[in-house]
This record gives sequence, structure tokens and C-alpha cells, in this order.
Amino acid sequence: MPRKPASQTVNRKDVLMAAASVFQQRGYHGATMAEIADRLGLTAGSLYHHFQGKEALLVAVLNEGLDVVLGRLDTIMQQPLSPAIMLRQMVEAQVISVTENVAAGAAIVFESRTLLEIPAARDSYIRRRDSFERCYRQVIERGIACGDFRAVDVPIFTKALLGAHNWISVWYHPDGRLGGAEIAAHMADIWLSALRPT
Amino acid sequence: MPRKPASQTVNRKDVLMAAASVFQQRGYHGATMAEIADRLGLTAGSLYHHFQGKEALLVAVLNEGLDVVLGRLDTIMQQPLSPAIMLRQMVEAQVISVTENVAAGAAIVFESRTLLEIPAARDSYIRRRDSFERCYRQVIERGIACGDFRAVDVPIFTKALLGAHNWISVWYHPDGRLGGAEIAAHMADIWLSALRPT
DNA sequence: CCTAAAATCAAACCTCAATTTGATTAAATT
DNA sequence: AATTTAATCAAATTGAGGTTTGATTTTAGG
Repeated sequence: MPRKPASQTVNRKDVLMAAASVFQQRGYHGATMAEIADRLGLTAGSLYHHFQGKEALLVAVLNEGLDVVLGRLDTIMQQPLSPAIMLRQMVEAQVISVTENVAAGAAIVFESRTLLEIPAARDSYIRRRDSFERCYRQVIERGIACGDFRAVDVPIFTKALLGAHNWISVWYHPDGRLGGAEIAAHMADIWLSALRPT
Repeated sequence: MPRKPASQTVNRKDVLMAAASVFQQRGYHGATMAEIADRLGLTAGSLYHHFQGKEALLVAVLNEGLDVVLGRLDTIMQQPLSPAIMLRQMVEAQVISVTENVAAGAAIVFESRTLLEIPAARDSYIRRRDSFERCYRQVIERGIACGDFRAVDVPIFTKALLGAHNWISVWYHPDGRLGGAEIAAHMADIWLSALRPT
């Protein structure tokens, strides 16, 4: 029985990135442990040294992906900024996060539904996802209250914004016409224009 | 061997709606023929009298779902309307279509990727999906050209709009605070505000 | 060099779900 | 009523893929 050519050992992050990438391309159920292992030069069984199983991979990819964006958003929220500036920074942080790690972004968009059927992961994920949405709602409400923004239906506006941002992970290509920062700036412009008082 | 209580025979549309609903809840790969059949009071094997198999179900759900929206959009595009009015009508047509058939809408959003891996369906689907996007681009470009809209990056703006609309199928509930028509009106307001010249 | 822990492999195991098959029932037509 | 056709069922088949297992290799420390 031939042995492997002794490749470097693979770490947690490598596994998560490979898993995210396969989840992005095939979806959770369409992804196979064999394909994830292939990207790492491993066999399917070897993955079980790094993670308990396929579900654990999904949970880790989504949780850690969400952590990145939530962390950046929290930092911005704690600064004393005007609603317009704060919203712009939040949009840019989120959009750039997505373009920096499209696979994780796409997995979050497309596989949250799957994660919600894993009882052990469900509650904490919902809580953090909701807190994410609440960040946007708060800043928009604050802007309306102080007259910087026109009055809009805040829940609907927020969903529109989140939908547009989420969708970026579907169409973004690293070698496309615009880079992440440019897309982020355009997105921020759209939302600030839409909120500009008449 | 006991027989079935002789329910009414099930038609093509019933099957497609059941399939769309299960695709929405589980995703294509997570959906089982048994669950689709269950919704119809049938057994898995019986589905094969109506459709060739699971892939054929996906193709039909997505194609026919797309047809509905494309049809409504084409009708609007052929009328002689100002860009603002036309865009409003297009947005309302699309959003109302989604809220009228959330399952098909969600299946289109989440399972297009899967369909694109079915060679027999791929090309025609891509063509029609692109023509859909082109409709929005054209009307926005027309509005910018005649000065009714401010200058935006049309591809980005269009993607933002489509992302927001697609995302509706994720969060919309028939018994939510707002109905389809109200959501549609808010969405149209958002885009028209964002395009309003300074 | 020796040894133990970590990482890996090949192969077996086992379940699940798509599909096939060969009856059986129901409905429509004659 | 007889016959054909459309729908359906239960059960068998089959393949794919997640997981387990028991070796084997590699690496780090002594």
C-alpha cells in the first residue's frame, strides 16, 4: 500500500477554508467529505482528525465567518459617529468582508437554513444573526430621529440592504471590473442616497 | 396489501408546488422524493409517473417560476412609460410575484446554482436569467440618459436591486406585518429615492 | 536512536434515498 | 360488462457518501 508523499500537515483554518469553498460550490448537502479532503490533499477519513464530522464543519464555517463581520461592526458601532458616517463604515466593513472571503460569505447566505436545523448550533446563531440586523436598524433609526435621513420603513429598508449585500457573494469575482472597496463605496452611496432627505 | 383511499389524482402543478415547497425548506440536495410525495399523499415511486426524476422537477420549478416573472416584466417593458414609472412597475411586478409564490422564488434564488450543473437546462436558463437582468439595466440607463435618474454604476445598482428582491423570499411571511403589495411599494420607493437626481 | 503523540491512509461498514419493477386499482371508453 | 389506459402502491435494487476502524507514517522530544 503506497503512502502519501508526506505533505505538510493541514491546520484548522485550511480545513475550514476548503469546506467553505466546497459548500459555496455545491451547497452543504451537495458537498462531499471526499471533495473537501481532495482540496487539502487528504482522504475523507482523515478529516475526522480535525473535525467531528460534516455538521461540525458547517457550524464552524458559519460561526467563524459571522464572527469576522460582527466583530468589525461592533468596533464601528462603539465609535461616536454621525449616522451617515457610521452607516457608510458599516456597509464598507460588511461588503469588504464578503469580498475578502466569498466562500464563507456564500456559505452564510446559502446554508444558514441548514444550520438552523442543528439544535446545538441554532439558538446562538439566531441570536448573533439578529444582533447583526439590529445594528443596521439602530443606526438608520437614529439617522431618521435626528433628521439626517428621510423616514423610511426601517425593517424593510434593512432587509433590502442586507439582501443586496448578501447577494454580492453570488456575483463577486476577485478579477472582476471592480474590487471589494469600490463595490463597497457604491453600495454605501446607494443606501445614503436612498436615505437622503428630500 | 392495503390500497390507498383513492384520493383525487394529482396534476402537474400540484407536483411542482410540492416540489418547490420542499426545495425551499430543505434545498435541492436535502429534499427527498419521499417528502415531496408525502405532501401530495403519494409514495416516492409514484412521482415518476409525473416527472422523469428529481432533476426534472428542479428544472421545471425553476423554469416555470422564472417564466412568470419574465412574462410580467416583458409586458411592462413594451409599454411607453417614463423610466421612473416603468421601473416602479417592474419592481412591483417582481416583488409581488415573489410574495405570491415564495417557494418558487426561494427555489430560484437558492437552487439556480444546482440547475447550472445540469447541462441540458443550463444554457437556456442562463440566457433568460441574463435577459431578466438586462431589463433592469436598460430602464436605469434610459433614466440616467434622459436625466431623470442620477448617474450610478448601473451593473452594481442592478445587482443591489436584484439581491434585495431575491432576499424577500427568505424573510417574507404571508401573515407578516406587510403584504406583498406594500413591500413592493417600499422597495420601489427605495430604488427611486436612490436614483433621484441631487 | 527511541518512543509517543499526531496525522494520515485504505478499506470496510452502514445508512439513506433515488430509482426500478411488477402488481393493483380506478376511470374512461366502448 | 369488458377493455384499455392512467395512477398508484409495495418492495427490491442500487449507488453514493458519511463515518468507523485498524494499520502506517511522520514528527517532536528526550
